[in-house]
Amino acid sequence: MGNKLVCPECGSKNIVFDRARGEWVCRDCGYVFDEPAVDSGPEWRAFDSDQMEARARTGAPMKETKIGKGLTTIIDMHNRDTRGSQLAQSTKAQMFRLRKWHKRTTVSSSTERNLSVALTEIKRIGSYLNLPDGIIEEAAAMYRKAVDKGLIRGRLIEAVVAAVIYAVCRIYGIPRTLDEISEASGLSKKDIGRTYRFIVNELGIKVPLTNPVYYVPKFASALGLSGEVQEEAIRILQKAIEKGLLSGRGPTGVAAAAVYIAALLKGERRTQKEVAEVAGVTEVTIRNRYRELKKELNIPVNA
DNA sequence: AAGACGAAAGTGGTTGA
DNA sequence: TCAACAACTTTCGTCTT
Repeated sequence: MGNKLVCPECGSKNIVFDRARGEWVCRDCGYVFDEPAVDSGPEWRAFDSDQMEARARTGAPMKETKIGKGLTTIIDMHNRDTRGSQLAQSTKAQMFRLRKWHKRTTVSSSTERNLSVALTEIKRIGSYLNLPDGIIEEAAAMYRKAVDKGLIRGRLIEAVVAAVIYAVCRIYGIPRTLDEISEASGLSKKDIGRTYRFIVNELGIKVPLTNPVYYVPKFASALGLSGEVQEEAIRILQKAIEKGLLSGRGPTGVAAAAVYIAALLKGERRTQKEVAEVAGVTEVTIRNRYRELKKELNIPVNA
């Protein structure tokens, strides 16, 4: 299930959406699409689940890869009864299944149906996040385990899918943040996180801490930095790891700071704002990590 | 004028009683 | 269950390039 957009310049199907610019961009040749320049993500931010309920008007982002672009659902997504009250969790799950039945009326047994829905969703999110096939297979396998243990009951299939993908990405060192998975799945970070912890506990899976090194190539390429800078950033991170500088710190922030410093050292300066943007953290966080790294590792920056 | 820096106050999530 | 706590964000003022 690939993206249906094809680059008119080079014919590549490797088209990604640049959220910051609001454009579709060809990964291979850099071609920028005129249309559709519509951000499929929310234009608002939700700071808690109540705000999310109040502000969300749509479900998952509209995708070319979804049958009917994901808009075939007849039952609305608001999870409220006729008086406008919230539905109970169990009823929500029931409504969810009803929606699925609308889409897939042909599948037979309940676990079959569950798996079929889940696998479709795994593939959809996987392709949305550009995950390799192996990861998708692993996610599917883990999902099956969860089904076998009866962990899905009472839970949104999509939440379990998102949680499983997040876990597999971390295990295999494919840098995907909760934010990205949240965006791809249309679920809140809170829901995914909660389900993730539950699944990991119940399945007895050990998930290593995210190594900031994994984020370096991603950030560096998003900023158009050379391989030299990447190597330097990784060297910095390794020293930081040895010094135990990372405990409790968000891996993206540390990685962003390391990339920032490495770019400075190699004379490929990027502004803190630019780095902050691709890393999904604020300038302040980069500054804090930057200060710590500079101090603890005695890095001679500008001078 | 733009970027870098840091202080202060506020947020959501985790932890331990 | 609740309060303390750490990490991070937002906002804002000042300094540097």
